[in-house]
Amino acid sequence: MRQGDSLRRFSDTQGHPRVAVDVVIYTLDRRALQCLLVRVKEGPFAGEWAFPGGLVGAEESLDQAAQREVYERTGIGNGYLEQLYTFGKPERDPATRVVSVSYLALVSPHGIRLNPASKYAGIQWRRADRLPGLAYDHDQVGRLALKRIRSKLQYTNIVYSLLPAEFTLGELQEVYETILHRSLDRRNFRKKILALGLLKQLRSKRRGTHRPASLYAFSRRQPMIIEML
Amino acid sequence: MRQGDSLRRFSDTQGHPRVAVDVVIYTLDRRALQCLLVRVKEGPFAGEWAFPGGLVGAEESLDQAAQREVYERTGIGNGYLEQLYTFGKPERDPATRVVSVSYLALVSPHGIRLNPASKYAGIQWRRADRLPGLAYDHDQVGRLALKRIRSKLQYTNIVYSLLPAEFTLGELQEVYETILHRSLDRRNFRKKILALGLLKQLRSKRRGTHRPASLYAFSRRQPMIIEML
DNA sequence: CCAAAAGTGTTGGTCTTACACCCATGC
DNA sequence: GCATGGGTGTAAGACCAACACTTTTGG
Repeated sequence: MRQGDSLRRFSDTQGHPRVAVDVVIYTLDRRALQCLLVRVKEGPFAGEWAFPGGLVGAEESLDQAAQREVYERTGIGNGYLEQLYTFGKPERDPATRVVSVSYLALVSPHGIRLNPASKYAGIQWRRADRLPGLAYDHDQVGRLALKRIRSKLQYTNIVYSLLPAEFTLGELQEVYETILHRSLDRRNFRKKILALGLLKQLRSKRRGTHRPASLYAFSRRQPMIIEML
Repeated sequence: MRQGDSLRRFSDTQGHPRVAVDVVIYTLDRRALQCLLVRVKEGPFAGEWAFPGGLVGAEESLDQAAQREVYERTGIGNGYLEQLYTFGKPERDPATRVVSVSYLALVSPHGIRLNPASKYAGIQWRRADRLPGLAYDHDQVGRLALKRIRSKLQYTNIVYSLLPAEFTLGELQEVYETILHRSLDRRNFRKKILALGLLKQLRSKRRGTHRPASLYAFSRRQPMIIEML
């Protein structure tokens, strides 16, 4: 890195990097895992798409900053949230040095109210497995987030945060197949998932155009580590 | 948090937190997993023990800062290094706001030259499973690091970074038993580890007071993901 | 010849995977 | 009555855990 860059880039922060969070917010829609992108309004990446994020407030923890970002963009305040990784190469943002703590968030598809505010030039859901090239180092962030959710789906119960309170086993299986991108044997899936004892069977049934399916709910809607698949 | 605190605490950074790395450096000694502690010299935690760390330089990546810290303290420049987690609660350091990116490092016991420099009031190895209370939020960092290395030992080959170039299967098994804190069946261990094909058997033998043992070496000394146990 | 670590296979149990038919409902 | 998803059991193979005796060396 040339000395001139260094002087320009840090003059506004006295040599201290700024600290930001960036959040990969996933939800389910149209039988696919979707993630939220915003269009950058200013700076060298203006016009490009990126994950939403922003500077961490002076009195805010990192988790709070991430949660606030999820809330401001989607209106969801109780989703699953997990720190992913911290990116800090000096040149990752050409404008000023920014160390970015990335987060993975899962929000239930119901009750989302998208809001770009004035901060961004646009906002949209995009299929997580077909993202366009993104600003900053967000391509890397997106790959990491996808790897993490796929892996974590298999040994935790976090899928609860993508589902409504009541669901059928078929719906649950569909969520797994959607995210993992492979099909699962129905009988084995039911055996396994019921053996875990994380679900309680409800009285009621879902009536559709076919045979009614028994409804289930998670007995505990908190993150737990357990072999799901 | 009171407003007075806030003004005092951020006056020196204009509202921007400082960014530091803290490194949990592990090695093996006296048949136990040891980690490196330094004695804090200044500030509210002066006199207490903590993991070594420091501010990230203006032109340094986070990884570079962590690696530099490992090198400055131990003289080892080629160990295993992995980012752990980023801690950023506003109150974690009462003096100024510091966001700390924690790292896990593994260094081979051979060739270590401890160096507290003038930065610290002391430096020592302590058993990783018997740490005293530490400064800042480093108790939490230590617990996380221990969990991570134990878990990662089982599905990666990173143990190579704690071993010399040549070793016997007995020595390798001892490393696993030491870190995981449980004993392993010798026959099963050998079967499994050899089946992975990560080791090459050397011509030479280690001669001791007993039957000579065949020496082995890792065929690739780079981090790989693979089920070890 | 004794102590100490090295080396070596088999078996039973458990877990995982693959697989096919009938059921209940809405239209 | 037919189309659609719901519901169920079994058998074969893979994997894992438990287990004991012989070998080689140094002292």
